[in-house]
Amino acid sequence: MAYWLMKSEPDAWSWDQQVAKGAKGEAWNGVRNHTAKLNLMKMKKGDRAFFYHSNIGKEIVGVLEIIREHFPDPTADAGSPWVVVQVKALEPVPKPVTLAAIKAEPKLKDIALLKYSRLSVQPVTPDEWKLLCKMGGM
DNA sequence: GCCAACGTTGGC
DNA sequence: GCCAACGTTGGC
Repeated sequence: MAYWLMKSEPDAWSWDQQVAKGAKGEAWNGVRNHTAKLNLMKMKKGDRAFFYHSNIGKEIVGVLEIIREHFPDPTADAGSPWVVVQVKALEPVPKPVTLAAIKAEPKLKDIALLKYSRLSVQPVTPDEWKLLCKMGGM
């Protein structure tokens, strides 16, 4: 199983909205960056991803499961290369992990979130995942 | 193919 | 609201 982190501004799409979608989940649409798209295409059914609130909050608030692998983004023009995956909310993070906490943790100095701060879909290593879960009270 | 201009993201 | 990082566009 692989691990990921997906960013959304809560004004545009929040964790609460994701939770409201229940087990059917929702397509993660709007990715318009090729590096992020490649990550979406690497995702397998059953993979897990952190839901990160960018801009407002700046913290990891929940865990998603990938329930359908990539397919064309219905919000993009026909024939465009953009894809989505279907994700469902798995569980909230009891103690949201803030960007400040991530920056303060030496073991996380190489995390993609800090290195490629503008990338909206990024990989998380198993070690990083384990540590972030611990920091989140899971 | 280079690079300046410009738009967007996201932290502060 | 500002600004750094970075991707994209378009002129040459």
